Amino acid sequence: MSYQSRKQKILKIVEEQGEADVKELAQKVETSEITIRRDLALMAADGLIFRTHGGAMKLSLAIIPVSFEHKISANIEQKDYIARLAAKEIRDGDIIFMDCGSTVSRLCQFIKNKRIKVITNSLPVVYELSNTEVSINLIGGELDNKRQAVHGQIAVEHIRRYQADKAFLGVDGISLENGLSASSEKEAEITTAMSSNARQTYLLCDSSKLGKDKYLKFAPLSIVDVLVTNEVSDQLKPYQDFGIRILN
Amino acid sequence: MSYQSRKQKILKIVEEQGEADVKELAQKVETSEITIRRDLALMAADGLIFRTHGGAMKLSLAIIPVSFEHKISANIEQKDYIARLAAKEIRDGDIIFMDCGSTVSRLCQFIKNKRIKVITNSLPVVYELSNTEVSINLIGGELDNKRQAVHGQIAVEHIRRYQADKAFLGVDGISLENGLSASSEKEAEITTAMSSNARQTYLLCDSSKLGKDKYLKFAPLSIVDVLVTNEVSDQLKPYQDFGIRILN
DNA sequence: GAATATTTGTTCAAATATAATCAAAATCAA
DNA sequence: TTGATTTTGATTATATTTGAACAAATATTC
Repeated sequence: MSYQSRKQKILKIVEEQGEADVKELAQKVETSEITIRRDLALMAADGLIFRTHGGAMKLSLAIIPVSFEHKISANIEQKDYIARLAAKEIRDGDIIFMDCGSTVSRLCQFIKNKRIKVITNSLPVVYELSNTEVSINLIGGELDNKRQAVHGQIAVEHIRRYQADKAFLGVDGISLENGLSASSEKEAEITTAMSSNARQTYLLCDSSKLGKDKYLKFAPLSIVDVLVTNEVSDQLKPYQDFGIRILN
Repeated sequence: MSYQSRKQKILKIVEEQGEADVKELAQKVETSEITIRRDLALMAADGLIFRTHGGAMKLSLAIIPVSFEHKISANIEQKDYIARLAAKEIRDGDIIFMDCGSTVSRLCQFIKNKRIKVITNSLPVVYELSNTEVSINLIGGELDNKRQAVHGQIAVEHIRRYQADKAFLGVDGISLENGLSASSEKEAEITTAMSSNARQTYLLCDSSKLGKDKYLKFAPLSIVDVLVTNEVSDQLKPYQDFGIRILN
């Protein structure tokens, strides 16, 4: 059987069912899986179907929802508590940086009516703040699909062109001994750049991250001006002694 | 037996069965396979059948129906037609610019499986291409809420840092006398910048925009390398004479 | 986040189809 | 009939398609 006729059969199945996996197509078209894969690759290159891992979908169904939620879903109340505290610090007219931390993105809901300019590398932040009172400056560069954020050299250069009043940043770990740490080099780079181009650096940090170290130590404690957290224990005292303002 | 009578038999078999392979035809027509091949080549050249590897298909079966799904609006269908043509021009490994034109954004659905880098200022494009095989470079700058796109000086500078293979652009009007025109200065600025930093400029332009002028004339016809359109009339001839490749 | 299971990309060899070349057969004109 | 022309078939070389095996990439599971 020729590619042409297999193509027609595959197309028909995929259009009727919406999606189909390779095994199923191989059975129905009566050929091997490898041949189906090759056909699907050709058809996808022609824009006839959307190739998925393990099969194919019709184009109209191939809208992949951004799965950012699951990361946020952990500790929502804590994050919202922190975000609310941080939002109170923002004044109309402020120019602020927001990075792609999950706590930082919870800030959006509380600032939609503020007359401020937000400079951000985070797509979820952009989506949530677009068509609000907030004016948005999007940081350009390579998009990291997993994090739904822009990273890289170009992004850092973009940040350096701006001077902001406040930076609202997230980290993966913070400790007295090792300062700020992250599990992604690219995120750390952005965080550092934002911090150094803002008059005041706010670190949004839930209790699970306090006293923790991640593999990449990227900045000393001294870059932090304000630590916003839900933690209330005297674990915070040393940070305060260090000169960091605590908001909780 | 003459070619004429074999032709009739072959045509009858292919029409009845939808498809047939060379071996089968050779048996039924009582001739050698090589003769069948020669006949099929002639018939295919005359557009009587569709030649496949190993045989032949009925033409109507070999053509992909324009739209399998419920009829979408005629306007969308036109744009999708243009977008599909444009998508076929894109090769794996290409670096392409996409602006915030409405036809341009219809391109997304057809290129999700391509291994390319897309540099764009359009949020809908980013949204539709994120989590696909396409690698995205987001142009930074001020976000225009109404257009869901990034504009301005910073954006233009961002574009200037990149050299792309192809630019896929939309306009609001194009005419022989006045070249390209737009209704937004900011969009025009982006379009111009993308065009001058791409080796080839593809203009995606439905028939309603051909021969029309909008208030802002911003670029001469000469920046266009390829005009992709659904228009088929000889209205296109002058553009072709001008040296523009027409894709329709 | 690490370990496991799937899926995919790649390479290779076998099967199949096509193209090219040339000789044989059929057709046609005198 | 003869010779020229066209068509057909056989043979060989080339190209394409296919499937198998394995390494790499990607989901999935806990």
